[in-house]
Amino acid sequence: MSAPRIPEKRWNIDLEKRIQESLFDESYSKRYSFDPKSEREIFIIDTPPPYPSGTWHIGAVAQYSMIDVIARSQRLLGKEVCFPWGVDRNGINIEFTVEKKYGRKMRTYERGEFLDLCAETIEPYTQAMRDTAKRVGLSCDYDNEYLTDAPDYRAVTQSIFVDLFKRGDIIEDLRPNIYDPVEGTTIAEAEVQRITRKTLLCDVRWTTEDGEDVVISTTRPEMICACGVVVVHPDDDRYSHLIGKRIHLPILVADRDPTVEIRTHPSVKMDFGSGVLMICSFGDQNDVVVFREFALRPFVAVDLEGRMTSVGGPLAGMPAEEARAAAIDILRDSERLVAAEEHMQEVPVSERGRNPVEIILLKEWYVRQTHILDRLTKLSDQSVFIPERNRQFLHDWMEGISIDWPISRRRWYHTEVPIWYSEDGSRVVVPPSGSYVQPWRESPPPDSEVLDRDTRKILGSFVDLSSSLGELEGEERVFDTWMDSSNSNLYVSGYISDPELFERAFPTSIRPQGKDIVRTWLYYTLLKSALLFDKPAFQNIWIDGLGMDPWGRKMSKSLGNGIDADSVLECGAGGRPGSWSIKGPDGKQVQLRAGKIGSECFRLWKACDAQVGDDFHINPEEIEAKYFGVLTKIFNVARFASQFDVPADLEQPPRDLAPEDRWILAEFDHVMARVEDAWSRIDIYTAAQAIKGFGTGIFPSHWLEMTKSRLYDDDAVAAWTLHRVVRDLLSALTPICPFFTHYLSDTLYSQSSVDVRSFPRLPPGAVDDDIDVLRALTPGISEFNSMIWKLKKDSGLSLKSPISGVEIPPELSMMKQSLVRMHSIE
RNA sequence: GGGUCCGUGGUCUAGGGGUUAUGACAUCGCUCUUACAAAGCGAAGAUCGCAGGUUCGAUUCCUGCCGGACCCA
Repeated sequence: MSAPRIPEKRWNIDLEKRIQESLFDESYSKRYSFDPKSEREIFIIDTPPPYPSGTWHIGAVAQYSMIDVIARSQRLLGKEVCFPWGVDRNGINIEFTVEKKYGRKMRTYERGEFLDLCAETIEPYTQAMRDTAKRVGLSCDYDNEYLTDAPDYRAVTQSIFVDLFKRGDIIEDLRPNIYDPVEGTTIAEAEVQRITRKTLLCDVRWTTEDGEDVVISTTRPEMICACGVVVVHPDDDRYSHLIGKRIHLPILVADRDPTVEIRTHPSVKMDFGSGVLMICSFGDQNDVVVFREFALRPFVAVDLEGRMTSVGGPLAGMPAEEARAAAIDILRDSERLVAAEEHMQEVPVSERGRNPVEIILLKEWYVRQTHILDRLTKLSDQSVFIPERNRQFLHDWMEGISIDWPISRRRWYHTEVPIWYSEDGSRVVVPPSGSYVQPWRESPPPDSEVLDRDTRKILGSFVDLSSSLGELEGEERVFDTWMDSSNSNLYVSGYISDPELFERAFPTSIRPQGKDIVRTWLYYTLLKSALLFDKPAFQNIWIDGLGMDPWGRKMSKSLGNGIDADSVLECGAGGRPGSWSIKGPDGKQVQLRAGKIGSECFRLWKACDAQVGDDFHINPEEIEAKYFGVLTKIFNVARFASQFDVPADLEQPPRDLAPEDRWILAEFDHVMARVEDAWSRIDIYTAAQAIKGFGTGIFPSHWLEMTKSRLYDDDAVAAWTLHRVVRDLLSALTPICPFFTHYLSDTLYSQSSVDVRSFPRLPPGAVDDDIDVLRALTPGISEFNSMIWKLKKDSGLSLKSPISGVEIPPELSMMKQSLVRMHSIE
């Protein structure tokens, strides 16, 4: 026995940061880089590339730290883990940021100049994100960082586009599209959000050809000019006599028939308004469906700027809001407005711009998807969902898909649609696989191909045919950013860049993500893999819940209930406590305070506190209160152990293990079996609970107390048991608390637990024969000890004072000596 | 309107058809005992949201309702 080799009395944030920094030396890439040629089982994690905009959401950081737990636990199980670090930098967010920063709209810039501003502006955000990633301990392969706006990444997106275009899975077509008139771009179903707001519900008097008045309720009177049909429910007796009649539009229109037919449709709600509905091209998604069913010719009522077209007659040229007001005035003046009352309505808006969207007829590029949904369901059923119930999110989304995925956007800081059109428009030029092109400012590479635009037949090489194509027109549009993100698993698995690895590593081992992006990232990735390979994209799909405020609400700027990730990770550094002022459920500011948290406590909290898939409440006070003590406890167990010499051979168990040693080893082996099984099933919660329970409970409270006197007597057998358990327990915990366990294991055993590459289990000869018999002793031991402690307490004795008249229960007689010394029984 | 999840001591949470319902934090009491007082030990604290049903028996399964969160239409 000697002085503890660990000077600190407890874990602290400055120590944590010191350890963390020390690990970013030349040893880092040896530990955490990925060897695609490894003999070990390959385990590729398709990590969600975060989007750098302002600060990284603490819920996402928490979730990401659990992805790191997955990475580290799979390494611990002996797998060759690829844990890539990618940043998603394409998209409208950074365009908005630049517009705001310079106070100038995108389209007032020269395109190349604007792209440079975006690239420059996003860099500091990217750096902040890297810093947070390192601070929370992500063991990513930072040296091989990928950026989705880099040429090599965009080349993959473009190559896949060309591939799918040639196969006919990507097509261009003129279809009604959801359109954001403010940002001037098409968006996908998945990008539409709904907000509730007040609108006027107008009851308008229409008149049939027979002169009968019919009241129709609408929130969009300006769309009357685009009305293609008026419908009633087939079972609605009130209107059966009107079916087949024509009815006059109540507002003047131009360039079209001023009457429409009255027909029936089952989608009409009989009890809404008067039960008569006008169907416009394109008021909403249901309108589009009805138009398609009735094969009606759509009227283009709104143009690309969001203004009414000439069809609108007196409303022509007005933007939607203004046209609505004008329409109401006209209806009122002509005494056709029967009533107008405020009404709460759900309005579809664009997710990024929050602008009310219009449905507009546009020629866009589409990924075909409606034909393959059944197959996609079958393929996705081959993936394991963790937790299983979250499979439902995907199924629900797929059931609702009714239109193909429009992928072209009229934006700039995105991957370009890689295509050129011949002067007569009949042929197209596409670049060779693996290249990145910008058709809006470049000519096609010489080794491009020329295809027939409609049949997609390959006509020859660009070099041979270029003179026959006339003046080429480069595509100006770009891709939906999900076109890029949905290749992430292909990119990290070596698709295009490393076919040998790809052969071995696809389907990708695991996709970890939040449940909020099932309908986008997950769905689109599965779609791509189905179209390209007819295979499921993933072996495992791990879908976590979302980080909420302390009361279970979503964190948002408008609610003022956000908690910054860095403030939690830095809480306690330099002895500075953290404090947060956030808005509580009653609208009052609530002060939260914590002395110290840091990455290890934060990770431990996330691992222990929430089952995967459940939403989790983030309360810094609670994180510290519930989990810092766990670190302190385990720290001190290790510190205690550090007083005793480590046996030269921890592999070979001593022959003469004491009964209590064999007992605790049996308990420990059971715990480790559970932990190993949990890690292999990617069940973080169960592993965390098992380690925590053993390491803070029965091991220190009972075995350690029973064994102290032997240890003080330099009993080598007791020391073997102590060190074997502490060393392996630290290894088991290392995926959750890597720096904490690194420090302790490196100090005690000169071998860091972060480097262990096979899950430690007890060697043969320790407890193998009668593990159940030994474990059956546990309740008796803990009850006996508690009984003595209570007895001494009730008698006003200190724990070390002798006690007499106590009988050791017969089943514990073999541990009598240790129990007697532990409690000073006379 | 539909989907998913949740409602268990003051707070958070585990569990799951059956003897005294898990654990943590907070509370209270005692203790500075050669790892740990930013700790240990002990104590008190819950008719498991409400109402029905299935069952010999339900907190657990089913139905309905109420409340909360998220997602979708």
